[in-house]
Amino acid sequence: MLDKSYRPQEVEGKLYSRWMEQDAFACGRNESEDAFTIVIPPPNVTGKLHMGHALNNTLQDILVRFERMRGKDVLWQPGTDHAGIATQMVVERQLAEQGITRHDLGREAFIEKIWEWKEQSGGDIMGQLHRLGASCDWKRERFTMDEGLSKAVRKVFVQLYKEGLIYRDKRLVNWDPKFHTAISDLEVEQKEVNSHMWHFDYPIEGEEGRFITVATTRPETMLGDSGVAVHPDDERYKDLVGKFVILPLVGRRIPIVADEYADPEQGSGAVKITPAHDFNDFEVGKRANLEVINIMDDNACLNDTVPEEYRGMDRFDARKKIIQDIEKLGLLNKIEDHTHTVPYGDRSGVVIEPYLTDQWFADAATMAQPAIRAVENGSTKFVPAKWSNTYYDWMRNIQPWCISRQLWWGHRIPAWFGPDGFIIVEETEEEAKAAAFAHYGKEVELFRDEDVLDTWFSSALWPFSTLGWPDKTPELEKYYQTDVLITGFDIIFFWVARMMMMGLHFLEEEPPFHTVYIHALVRDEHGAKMSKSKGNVVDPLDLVDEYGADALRFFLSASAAQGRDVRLSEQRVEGYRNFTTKLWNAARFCEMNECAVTDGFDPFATVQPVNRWIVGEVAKCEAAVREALEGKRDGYRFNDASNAIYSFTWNVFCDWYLELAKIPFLGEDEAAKAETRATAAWVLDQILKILHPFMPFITEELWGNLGVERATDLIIADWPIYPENAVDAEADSELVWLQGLVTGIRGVRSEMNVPAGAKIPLIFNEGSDLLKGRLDRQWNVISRLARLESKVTDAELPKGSLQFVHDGATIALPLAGAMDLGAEKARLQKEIGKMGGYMTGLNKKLGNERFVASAPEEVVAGEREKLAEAEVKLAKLQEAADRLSEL
RNA sequence: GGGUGUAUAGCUCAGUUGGUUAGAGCGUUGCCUUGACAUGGCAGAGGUCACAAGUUCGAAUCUUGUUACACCCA
Repeated sequence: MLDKSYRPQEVEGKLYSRWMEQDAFACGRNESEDAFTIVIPPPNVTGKLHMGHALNNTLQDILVRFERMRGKDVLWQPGTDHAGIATQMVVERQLAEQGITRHDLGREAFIEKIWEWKEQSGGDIMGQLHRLGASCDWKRERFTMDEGLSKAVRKVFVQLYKEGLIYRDKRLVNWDPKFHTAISDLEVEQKEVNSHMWHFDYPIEGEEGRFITVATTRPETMLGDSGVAVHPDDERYKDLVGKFVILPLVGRRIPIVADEYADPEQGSGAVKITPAHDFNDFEVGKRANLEVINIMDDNACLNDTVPEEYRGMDRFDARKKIIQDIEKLGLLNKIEDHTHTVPYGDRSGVVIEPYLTDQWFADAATMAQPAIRAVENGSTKFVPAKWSNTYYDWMRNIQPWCISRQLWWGHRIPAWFGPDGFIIVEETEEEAKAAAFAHYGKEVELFRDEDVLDTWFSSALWPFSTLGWPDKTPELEKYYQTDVLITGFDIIFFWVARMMMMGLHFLEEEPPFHTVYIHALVRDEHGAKMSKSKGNVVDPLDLVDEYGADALRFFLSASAAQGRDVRLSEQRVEGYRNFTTKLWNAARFCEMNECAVTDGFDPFATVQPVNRWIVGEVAKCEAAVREALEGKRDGYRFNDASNAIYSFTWNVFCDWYLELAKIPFLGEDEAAKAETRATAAWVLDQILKILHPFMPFITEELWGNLGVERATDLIIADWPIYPENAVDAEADSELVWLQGLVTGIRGVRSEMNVPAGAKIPLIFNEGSDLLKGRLDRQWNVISRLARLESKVTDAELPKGSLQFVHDGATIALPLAGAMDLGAEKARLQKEIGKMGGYMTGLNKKLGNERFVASAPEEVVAGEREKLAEAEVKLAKLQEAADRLSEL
């Protein structure tokens, strides 16, 4: 016997271990040719599970469990990425507690420390996914720094280099002065800052007393100025173009050049040009052939190219001093308040410096072309489709991708330099040496590049490196192309775009997935983004502890409507916990009534209308869930799928079927009882199956505890397939009628304050023979559900009856003296009024010739039918009202 | 500044190609400890579908504009 309520805490861990023990999550478990593959968006190895992960992985698990039950060979590939900066930070912080830096340890020892850390506490998040029920193939777990994946990285780098798609260049990059590394554009956060615009007067050479005023938000960079630009059409400065200014504080003679970059409307219209410290200035400098003067070091302190008194100063201290010094010279023209955007490192939080360094770049513009085409021609589809625009916009304006990082943790770039700086790129040192020998004709000393690759470089290979590429493994053969990538919009650029480029380039132009499902952001209950600084972060595991993993999963799935963010509502999670209780109790009820799965029972060959009906309802529900999860139409619709099984279970099975089943259960018709028991047990099994992808734990627990020997655990049981003609129209119509009748009687009873317990008689008039037949057949049920004591058909109506019209029949409930005549009259009048309004609308529509002429026939016919029914109903209501008035 | 969304019941949201008397959950009101379940049951109230114009026989749904909010990019 099942306990009185379901206790997830006692069940979830146990079931998860059992699934693991039987290798239920493993790919290759069955021989199906039909594979279904999802690669997990590898979380950062330092990461902890947050709501976004919970949503992301719940959706993946739903699809994975669904397709697994459908008999596909399912691979859900798990793993983590090595998160260059984040991981290095974590371990450096630990070292700092002991008062040492990574430099004290040296590169090798430091990397060893990181590996130690990774073994101990890295990848906690993978364990946290167990709590959610994620059925990843854990034996295949991968890490971007694994040997196999590193081999893939080396191969890709070397090949792209040799194809000219990776090159070394000296360019301005986003420099993080805290971490001493280049970072990508995407890792830079632009923030609005209230600051100032400083106007400096630069003296014109050879024209005593004449100045040109330049405006800047970054005074400290003036030490690196190598020109002043004005707009070619700017009349104010036309005569100055070609002349020189003497740069104050420095004394350098720098040219005034014409360039359209100078905006006559902005500031003074003249702009100082610092090619080494501003992306726009760099371009201007190139056009005008200006000197590129780097005035900073790795820490963003001023270097030796500046006058002595500024050397070694921090950039912000230097700013203050320069403003003072300019003012002392009488060259500070004015200071204006000014709001502008300042780049910050998203990890370090410090102001990013445009900095001139040697870096490795990938030719993203070239690699983007096939990736753009793949989405244009539909080889890869975004769901919701609007995200393809975001993807296009970025891909069509893509910048060279800076792939080198000045870190220690990551894939070291397989490039060596010869004594004269000649670059050799090979997968191994041996090959590099051989190449060097071939180049130099003798053995020379080689220096390996110190830098590592951007973490996203290895993540970009994830869909095939995890399958064993570059080796031609059976897994690669079977599971690539993967099916759907489920991820958040925030990494479309970081990751999705890059996987597309790499997959298309290295896997014979086959994109890594046919569908990219972009899910929403999980916000707090007020709609604000969750963030540590706001303190509104909700830990999904707390919710799992309190309500069970199934409730949280179901909440996330039911909330995952395309294109809309998810607002976390603990109340709703609680509501889905209540749903698990409801299901549990329904199962208990079945158990108490000896409903057992019966050998040889054919659910589609039952006799009782109620059973024929519910079986059809099961089929409708399954179709709705399946279509929503197959994703063939309108992408994946998790909320529709969730709602379909939810309302079937609660509103159809529990609210109606089980209530209806109580009659045969309590009755003496043994055949009906047996059939209903078998049907109820069967329906419950179908619910467990259909619900399993969403609520794996409670369904598995029930599956195993209903007193039946099961061939397999539910997780690998077969998804149901029903016959085409599962819905019996006649039974369907009968039960819909029955429910309408019962609801109608309950309604008037309640409205007219008939005591809930009172049993009253029923008079059923003017009903067709079909309806009378149903009334007879279903009388036991109807009388119980509507609390009726007797029935007569086509009888004289006693004075003082409650009356309503249902499906062409007049239903009367005689209450004799017990009823409030006035209230009943008012109620009927209200009904009549409502009907009248409804019919006015219909009449107007049907009276409109153009409607009749241009609307599709079935629509017109439908409206006519509605009107005819309404007319009958109105007439009967009117009669009912008249009868009351006669009193 | 450019772009993309969103606006439907008190709250949170569904509403698939234009044809419903516009739905759900929560909340709320009344009744009910009826033999699975009070983490429950039954019944009800509650909406000018942001605003304006247009297309159409017909608009929550399509178009344009306005307003508000959100996000992305510069």
